[in-house]
Amino acid sequence: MQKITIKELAKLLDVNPSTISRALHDHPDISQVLKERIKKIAKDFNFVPNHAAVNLRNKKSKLIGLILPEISMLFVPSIIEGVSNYLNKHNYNLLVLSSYENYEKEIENIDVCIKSNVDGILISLTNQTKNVDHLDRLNEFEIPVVIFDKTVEQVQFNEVKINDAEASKTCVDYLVKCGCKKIVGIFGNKNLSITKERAEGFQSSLNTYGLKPYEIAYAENSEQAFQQCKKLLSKTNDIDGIMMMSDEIMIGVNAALNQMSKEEKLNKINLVAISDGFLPTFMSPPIPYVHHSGKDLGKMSAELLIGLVEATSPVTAVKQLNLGTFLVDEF
Amino acid sequence: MQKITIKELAKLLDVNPSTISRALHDHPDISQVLKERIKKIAKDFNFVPNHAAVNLRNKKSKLIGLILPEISMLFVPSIIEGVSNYLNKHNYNLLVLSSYENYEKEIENIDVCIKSNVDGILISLTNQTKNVDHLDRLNEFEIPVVIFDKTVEQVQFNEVKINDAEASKTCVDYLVKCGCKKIVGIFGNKNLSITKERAEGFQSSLNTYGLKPYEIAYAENSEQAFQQCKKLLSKTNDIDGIMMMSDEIMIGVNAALNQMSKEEKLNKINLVAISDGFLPTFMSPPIPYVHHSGKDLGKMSAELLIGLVEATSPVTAVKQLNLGTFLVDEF
DNA sequence: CTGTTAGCGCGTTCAC
DNA sequence: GTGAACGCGCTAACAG
Repeated sequence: MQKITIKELAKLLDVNPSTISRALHDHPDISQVLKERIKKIAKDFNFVPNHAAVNLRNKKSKLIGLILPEISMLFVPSIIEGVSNYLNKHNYNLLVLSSYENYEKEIENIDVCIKSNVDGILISLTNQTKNVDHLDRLNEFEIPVVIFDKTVEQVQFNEVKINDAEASKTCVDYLVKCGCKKIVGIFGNKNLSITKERAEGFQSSLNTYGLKPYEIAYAENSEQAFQQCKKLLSKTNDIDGIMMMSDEIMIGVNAALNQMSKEEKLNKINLVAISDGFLPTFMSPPIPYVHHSGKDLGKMSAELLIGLVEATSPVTAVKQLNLGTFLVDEF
Repeated sequence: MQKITIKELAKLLDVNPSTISRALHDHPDISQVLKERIKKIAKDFNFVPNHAAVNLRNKKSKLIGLILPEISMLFVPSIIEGVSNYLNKHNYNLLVLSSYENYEKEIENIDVCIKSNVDGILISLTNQTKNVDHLDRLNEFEIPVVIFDKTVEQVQFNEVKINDAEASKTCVDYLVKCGCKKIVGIFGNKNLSITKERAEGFQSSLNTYGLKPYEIAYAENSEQAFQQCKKLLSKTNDIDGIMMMSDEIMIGVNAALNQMSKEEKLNKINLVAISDGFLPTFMSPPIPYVHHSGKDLGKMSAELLIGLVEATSPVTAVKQLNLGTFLVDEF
């Protein structure tokens, strides 16, 4: 079955192609009767507009680039879901690109986006990325950008993140409420602003309780978190609370604790993580977590971006959105 | 900076647009010198062909639909990575759709693909999908399809899967080698052919050792696997081996075992899972697994599909590809 | 209210 | 070896 075109429909009804086009777009000029006749036949013949033609005409690609630092199983899927969900609904397609935590690759990906004529870009930075100068080129092409989740400390771009300081505070509040005094925080890559902000939030929240971090460690992945945790615990055995800034870290820490508790008697340690919520419930025992939704984050970012893409006049004001979080500690 | 077009380049060099087009495509008619001059200036001016125009001309969309049963963190990300990687390299874009384990939604997604003029479809079926009649429509539109991973027992479509029977056999071999006699298998949704084939492989492999499954259980998600496992263990305490057919199941089983071992003394139980390999290494202790690569699976599927899409003459022969697996039990 | 015309950017056929 | 012209499918401007 070949796809029918406007031209063919026009011939069928013996009207002009543009009449068909207008009717299908509910143009006020077309009479109600004709409109319905046209719509009916279009439906009967299963008419579907040719995107390529529409895009050529409108000078739009209806394509959004999604540049991720890596495609890991942690957090990323829910972001993709949130983004693709929103975009599909608004008739946009998604070009998913991974930078493999490599700055050069990130630049290359931006290039791919430009070459692909994307209408806009959603980007989460690699942990090697120190600034966003490479995003400046996009201005020349008038391609709107939204940086989400992983960003660096700059203010000239539209951003969507979770409220990092607040999330850390919630973690600390929880641990303190559990009676913890010697609290360790384990965070991710130091380059990332989410790391800095969560670590700072951790520190300052402890201060409000008159406490200091017992130790702060950084780990780039689960394996490093595993090692860091083991090192910390073998150095001292009076740690009574650990905050973990991500699923990735949590997995490593959990494995380390389980392994060590089999080898020697450990004091009870209260845990809390910042997480999307699936894995913590299946740890043993389940780990309390400050919940943030990757899906919502993705949706929010997509929404902001599409707003920019479809703005009739160029938007200059920069928006920085923060997503709320909440504690989950009942299982 | 506006994007430059062929027409503008032509004006610049005072030649005809078609000359530019031909030179850029290495048409033999164009003289070597002109070709190089044209290529140079095209590069200098950062010429990028307009996809919409090319696609309109070629009647292609360069879009591939990827329909997933759900977007979970388990397995799906690596599939997306494998697929998108291959497609990007071959100048195709990806339309990611989730069916949310809902048959109606799956049909709807196929419709979206048709409306989006995709050149081909990669689909993994929902656990509600009982047959593939709804894929027949795609023939009318001459849209090639590859079913991967989750499929039903039919043979008229191109398929890419892991070698399920072999993977189960490897699991059983391992458990038997560990000395297990009373082996339980926990599998996924019964509708899926991967469930059937893995369960059958489990059973027949045990038979070759003169053993029978001690029990076979089915679970649709981690939570159910958790419950099933607890039920089994509370019924009897002489289970000595468990095979789990996926990460999803493994997570639930692992949580159940950990919880129960804290409440009462359990006999040693050997575990083995079929998995992509990230999570098992962070269980405590690490769980041996039969490794299959979602990335490879995705790549292989994409490769097969693109072969069909770009075939000059319609391909009628149906291919069924199987991906190999191997045991990982050293950590 | 409807038809005519033109052009988005590209690639191909035909002519020279 | 190169140019001219046309058409892919759609829509917006202009006419009537």
